[in-house]
Amino acid sequence: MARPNRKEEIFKTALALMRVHGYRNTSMRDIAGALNMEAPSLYNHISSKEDLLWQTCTRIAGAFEKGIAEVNDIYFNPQEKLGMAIRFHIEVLTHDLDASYVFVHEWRHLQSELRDALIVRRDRYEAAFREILAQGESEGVFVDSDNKFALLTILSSLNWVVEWYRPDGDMSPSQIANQLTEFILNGLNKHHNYVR
Amino acid sequence: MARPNRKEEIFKTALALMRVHGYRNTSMRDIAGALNMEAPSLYNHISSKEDLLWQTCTRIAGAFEKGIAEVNDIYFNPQEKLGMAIRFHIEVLTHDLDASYVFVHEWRHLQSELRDALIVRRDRYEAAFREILAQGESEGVFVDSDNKFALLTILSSLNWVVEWYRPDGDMSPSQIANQLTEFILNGLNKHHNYVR
DNA sequence: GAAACTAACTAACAGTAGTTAGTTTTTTGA
DNA sequence: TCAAAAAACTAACTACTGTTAGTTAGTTTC
Repeated sequence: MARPNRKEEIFKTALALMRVHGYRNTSMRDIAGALNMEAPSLYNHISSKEDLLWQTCTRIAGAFEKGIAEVNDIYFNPQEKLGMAIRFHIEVLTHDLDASYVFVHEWRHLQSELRDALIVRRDRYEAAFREILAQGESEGVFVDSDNKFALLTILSSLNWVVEWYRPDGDMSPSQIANQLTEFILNGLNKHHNYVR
Repeated sequence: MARPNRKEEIFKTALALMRVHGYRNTSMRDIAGALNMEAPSLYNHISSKEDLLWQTCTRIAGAFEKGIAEVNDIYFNPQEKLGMAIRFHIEVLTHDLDASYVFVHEWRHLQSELRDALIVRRDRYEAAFREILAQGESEGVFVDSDNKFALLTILSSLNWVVEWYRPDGDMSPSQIANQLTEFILNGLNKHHNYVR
């Protein structure tokens, strides 16, 4: 039997199952079965099913926070800032796809107390992102737009990456970040003259 | 007791609950309770819980299909086509937010047979959308991009609308469609000169 | 006014959920 | 090699799941 960190194995297996079948649809017996053990044995290593979800969510949330803080520390140009924020975001999402997928989709299944704590952190993250947009506008390099709207549109295209990204696919995380940055900054129009 | 179409009331109530708590997390007793009745009574009006989900999904899928067909029938200019496709998509999503939200998030809980049927329809819808992008490229009005990538990015920002749209908010579906179209076509850059 | 229909009810079933208690086996470390 | 610790096991519990069966009260139809 494999020695190295059984707890990590449990997390890995659980998240892989939850990504496919969802949190509620993945039972402790499913997780145990995938590890050739019985469900109660899991409790020698973890404290509860919800804790699997909670620890995953805080881990990913922490990675996002670390990323945006770094961006704001290092860069000054708004375009560069935005590009790097996108890059970090994509890196977090693609680094552990099972975990990020579960984070993006299943956080709502946490009990309200924990869920609320997560919402606070998400709002803070979004505010930092929005700050970059505001800076770009005030410096005249971004179009004047509804910040909140632009932010939601940007984050949606970033987060959707968990739906289709495959580690063995033909785009690397770095390429995805490049393309997304270009798309977000320049859009689809060739001559930038669309008027509605 | 209210006469008019109990079945509709059940769908409406069920979808409202499922939007908040998710499909698996909403029990028949929850739905019944919200209607001041007992769970078994629901079965005088509907055939199963899964049928609630299935009928909702096919209804929304049908609305999307109708929209894209209309666009391709009426318009010729790729920019106009894309704009109208976006407009229809947003209209479908916002018209019955509970239903679209459940559609976007919970279709995976259908049994595989039904789920597969839905995937086929989604792929067809995406192909029609991608066709518009391809036309725009070949006519030289859209930048040459990875079609599949551009499509995913566009659809993600459209679908994310169900996360934040509120009927009593300060943007109408039509305004959302306008802003999204502009954002997708022109991006964020003021002078369209970003190079990575 | 009897028959049929509608829509609610109670009781209950078979299955599954997460988890605990208590016990046994396996591994570790001196 | 032997005691301690870690990690597995079996049995079981309580709670809840979607659903069926059988029944009943109220309304509509002929």
